[in-house]
Amino acid sequence: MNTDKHSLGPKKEDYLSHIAFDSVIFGFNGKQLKILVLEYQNTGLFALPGGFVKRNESLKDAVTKGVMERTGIEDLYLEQFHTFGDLDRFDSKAMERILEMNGLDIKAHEWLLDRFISIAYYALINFEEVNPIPDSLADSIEWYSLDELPPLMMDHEEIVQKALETIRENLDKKLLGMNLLPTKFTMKELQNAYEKIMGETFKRTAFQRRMLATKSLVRHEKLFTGGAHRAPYLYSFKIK
Amino acid sequence: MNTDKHSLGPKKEDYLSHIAFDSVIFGFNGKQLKILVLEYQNTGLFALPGGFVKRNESLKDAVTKGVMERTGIEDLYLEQFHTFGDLDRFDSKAMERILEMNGLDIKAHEWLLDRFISIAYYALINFEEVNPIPDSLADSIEWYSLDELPPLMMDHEEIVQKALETIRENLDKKLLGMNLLPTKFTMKELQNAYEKIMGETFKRTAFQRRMLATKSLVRHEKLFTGGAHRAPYLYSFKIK
DNA sequence: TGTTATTGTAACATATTGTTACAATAATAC
DNA sequence: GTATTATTGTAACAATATGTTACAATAACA
Repeated sequence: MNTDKHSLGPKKEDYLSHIAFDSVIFGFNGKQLKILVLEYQNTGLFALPGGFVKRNESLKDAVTKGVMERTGIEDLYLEQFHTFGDLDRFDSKAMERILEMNGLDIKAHEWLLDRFISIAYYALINFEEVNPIPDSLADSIEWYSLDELPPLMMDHEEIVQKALETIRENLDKKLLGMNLLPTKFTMKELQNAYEKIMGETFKRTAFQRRMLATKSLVRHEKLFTGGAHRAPYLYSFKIK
Repeated sequence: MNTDKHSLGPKKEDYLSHIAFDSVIFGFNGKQLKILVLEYQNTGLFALPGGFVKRNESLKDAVTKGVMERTGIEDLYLEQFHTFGDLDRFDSKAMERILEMNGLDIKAHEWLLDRFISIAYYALINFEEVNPIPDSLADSIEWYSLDELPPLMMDHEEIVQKALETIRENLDKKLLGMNLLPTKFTMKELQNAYEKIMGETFKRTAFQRRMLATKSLVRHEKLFTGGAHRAPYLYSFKIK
C-alpha cells in the first residue's frame, strides 16, 4: 500500500482504459448488516471501493488485489454480479476533484476523466474479523448500515441496490462459500444473517428445520454464553 | 448494414477501447433449442455475434443495436449475464485473420488486436419467426444445436456454457419477457421449451398444474391441428 | 430446588409436488 | 351414426415440504 500522498497515481500505460470495477462488501457480525464505504480526502465524496484493471492481469485478479489494497481486507470471496455501462454513470468532475485533493496532476491523469464501464462485485464477510484500512486516496473507510448510507457518488447507490437484489436471490447457494459468519456459529446467528439480508423475519422452528434439512451444516459442541437458559449448539458449513 | 467488403472497419476514435460484447441468442421452435453462430469470411472461424461499444452510446444500446446489425434480428430482449476478463481470452491472431480476410487494413485497426474484456448477453427467441442475415464480415449465420456446435473461437464456448447455466437458474422469472414462444402456445410447447432448456423431462400433469398455478397464463381458444384427439387450449403470458 | 429464558424437537395442520387414473374430446375408419 | 385412437384436462390420492403450536430439556442464578 502506498501512503505518500503526493506519489504518482495510476499510470495510463499500465491500465486498460475505460474499464473500472467496484465492490459492495457486506459485513455482518451476527446482528447487524453493513456495507463498506470510502470517503475521499477533503472532497465529501463517498464511494464504493473500486479500481482499475492492469493490462497484464485478469479482471478477477485485478478485483481481488484492488479491493485488498483499498480496504486492507484479504481473502475476500468476491462474486461478480453486473456490469454498469450507462452514458451518464461517470462523473468526470468528481474524479477531477479527487485527483486535485490528492495532489495528483490532472493532465497526467486525464485518462481517468474519460468514460468508464464498471464491473461490479459483492462479498459477504464477518465485519468483526476484519480491520479495514483506507488507502492513500481515502480519508476514511467505514461500515455503514444500509439505511444510514451517506449519499454515494456516481451510480454507486444503484450498484448497492443491484447487489442486494442479487444476494437475496442467491443466498441459499452462496452463503456457504462466503465468510459471513464465524467458522462456528449458532442457529440464531445464521437466522439473523438470513433475516438481515432478506429483510424479513422467519419462524424459528421452521427455519431451523429447513437449515438442518439442507444437510450442509455440521453440528459441534454447545456454546455456553453464561445465559440462564439451554445452551445452543454450534454449527459450521460442510465443505463440499 | 454495410455490404461493401472493402469499406472501412470500426474506427478507433469512435469506440471505447478494450471493451467488447458478445451475445448468446437461443432459438426455439416448439421442439428444438439452438443458438446463433457466425462464420467469418474464409477463415473457418466461428463466433458468437458480438461487437464494440461506441463512445457516445450506452452499453445496453450498443448491444441492442450491435446484435441487430450483425444478425438482422430486431426487438431482441437481451439480458446481461456475465463479463469475461481473463488474460488469455483474447486471441489477436484470430482477429488479425478476420481483418485480413475482409480486406481491412491491419495497421488502421491495430486497436482491435489489443486485449478486450467482453460483457455477455443472452436472448431467447422463436427461431421460426426471424430470418437472421449475416453482416459484411461474416460468411454465414446459422442456427446450431447445442450438441452440434462447431468449435467456437476464443472463449466463446465458455460463454455459451455460462449462458446456459444462467438461463436455467432464471427460467421461471425470465420466460415471460422473452419471445421464445409464439404469442399463443399450447401447454405441450411450453413444456418442450422447459425441457430443452433445462435438459430434463417433466411429468405432464404436474407441469401443467404448476404452470397454471403461477397465474401468469391466460387461456384462449382451442387449437385444432387435425390430430385425432382432444384439442389443446392455447395460452399466452399475462403482461404485468 | 425453584425460576427464568432460550433451544431442540415432536406433533399436527396446511400447502406443494409427485403419481395414477380416468373422463373429455377431435379426427378418422367403418 | 358408432367405434377407435391419441392426446388433453382434471380429479384423487400419496409423498414431501413448510407453517404452527406445544412442550420438554437445558444453563445460570436466586
